[in-house]
Amino acid sequence: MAARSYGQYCGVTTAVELIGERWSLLIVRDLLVGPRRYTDLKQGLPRIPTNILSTRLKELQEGGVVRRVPLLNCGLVYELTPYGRSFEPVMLALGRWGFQAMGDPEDGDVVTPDSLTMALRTAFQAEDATDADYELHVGDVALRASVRDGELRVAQLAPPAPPVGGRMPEGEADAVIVAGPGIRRLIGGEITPAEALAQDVVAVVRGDASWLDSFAATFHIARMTVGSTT
Amino acid sequence: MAARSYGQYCGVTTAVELIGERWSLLIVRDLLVGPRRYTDLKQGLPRIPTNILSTRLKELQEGGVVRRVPLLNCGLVYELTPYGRSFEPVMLALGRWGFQAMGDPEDGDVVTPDSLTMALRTAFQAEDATDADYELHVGDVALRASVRDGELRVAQLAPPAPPVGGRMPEGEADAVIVAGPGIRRLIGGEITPAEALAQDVVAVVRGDASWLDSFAATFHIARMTVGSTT
DNA sequence: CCGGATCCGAATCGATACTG
DNA sequence: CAGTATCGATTCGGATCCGG
Repeated sequence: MAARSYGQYCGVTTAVELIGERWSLLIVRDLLVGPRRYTDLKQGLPRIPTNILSTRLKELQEGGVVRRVPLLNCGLVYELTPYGRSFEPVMLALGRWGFQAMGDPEDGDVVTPDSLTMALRTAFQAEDATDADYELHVGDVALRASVRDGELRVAQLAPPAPPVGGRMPEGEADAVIVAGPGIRRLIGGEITPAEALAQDVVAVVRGDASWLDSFAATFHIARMTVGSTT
Repeated sequence: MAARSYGQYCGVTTAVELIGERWSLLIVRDLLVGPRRYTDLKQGLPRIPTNILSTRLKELQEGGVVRRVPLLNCGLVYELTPYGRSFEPVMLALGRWGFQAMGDPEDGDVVTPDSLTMALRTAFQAEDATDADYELHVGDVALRASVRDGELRVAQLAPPAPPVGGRMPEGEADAVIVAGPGIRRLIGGEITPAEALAQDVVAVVRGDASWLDSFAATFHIARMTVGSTT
């Protein structure tokens, strides 16, 4: 038996042996956004040691979760297998659960493009969604979230050097929302859009401020009390 | 910042910091079945070192996932907080995902009462369920699974020393099913109930063999190809 | 027996440096 | 760009011990 096996014949145990090592789940989270090269992953996971990153990628490949795809011209990317992609609902449920326990950011905590993208997917409520285009800025991460017919698409925008090529998703967004980490309290329903504006948690720097209402209806995670430890 | 923090402000990261340490998720899995004493957990997780068990229990308490409840007469139990209990859908989704990747058991792998109980919950399909009482034996684990009105209840039976008190859930089960680890292939839809019987993967030692059809309809995990690593 | 605490060798992780 | 090599700091695993 493998040394690190839990010694049980069980689906949960098998899952944990596949994606339960330190950093593995965050690699899968970023790959759920799209294929990534080694360097992209390293950038999106600023504190991961490079030897751990390569070890995890090898393990995930052996487990059939990730595969390595050479690019035509140069370089290569890692992408999820179909089985790896089928982890998405689990990841979203996990993100929703963890969201409830999020406090304020610690010193040094960062928000990455991929983590914010997944956070939006996590909070997306298809039933309550109305068609709209939002441009969302959190820290130096800029995203374009487009809602059409109950479907969400998120594109990552490069903050420096305004794109001169055709990278910008067709035209202007309905609203440009600039937020700090306190946006968590809006998504979590702890404060209303009006309160969020009043407390400078978010600002609508372009478009009508009422877009924040539809934003809050579209992206929402039900509040739940974290049980006391008494 | 905490040394073992991932340094990201994100729901997934928060979740992993709460339940991502080695063994933590398996402790939560067992506690989802019901409150357990320290010794119960140690028995249900045969390979966990005792210092790790107590460390994890402390961490889970600090995270608001678990709480420690003194018993009236003697001893104490650990139980999930409401927040910890809200992890159940994530656990079931994770178990379903891991189930797809389960192979044959390794040497030394065991099936515990709690893991089998959660596996039944994982595989339970309320829409396809018909009322029935099954007694299921896998290895030396014996369970009584009762389906009523699309709801599942699972009770654990003590294999030695037939219960003389009133512990036995009222009367006989409709069917007593004895299975080996190959029951995974029945639940996973790789083989039909008829094939499972023919291959001695399972046996119906009491009640009509046709109960196995309703069992297979009630407990099912859709098959999915684990992507190749090429 | 219950509920741990302590000790120690082995394995893993984290940080940095280095390479094809 | 895509890793490997190295090495000290941590953590894990196994065993033992201890107070109630």
